[in-house]
Amino acid sequence: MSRYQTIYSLVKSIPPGRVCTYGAIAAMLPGVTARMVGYALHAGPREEEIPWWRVINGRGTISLPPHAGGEAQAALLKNEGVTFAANGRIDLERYLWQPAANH
DNA sequence: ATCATGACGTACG
DNA sequence: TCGTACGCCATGA
Repeated sequence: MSRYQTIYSLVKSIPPGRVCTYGAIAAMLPGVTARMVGYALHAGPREEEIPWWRVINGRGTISLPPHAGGEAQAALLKNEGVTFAANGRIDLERYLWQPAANH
């Protein structure tokens, strides 16, 4: 059982057509930094159905290097209806989904 | 144990 | 708005 299970659960709760940022997820989990979220997804089990492509950075851009899957991520997001601005950024005002603290 | 690295964020110029 | 510097901390050599 990975210590990142809570991170995975949170990422799984992101609805289709929406995105979330590393920072927002980390903010939900005290003691977890944005880098940890990125690392958790990087090392995350691919067997699990984790919508990793819905996680982007605070600037609204893809953090993955294009050659390492960034292209695929952009394609997956577009496939879900997320549109990119001319400068390659996602309109966070419109697509950012904020996770509920708990409840 | 130490060093470098990284799917980030904030501060500064 | 963009690039650089630094803090953050798990991971691997």
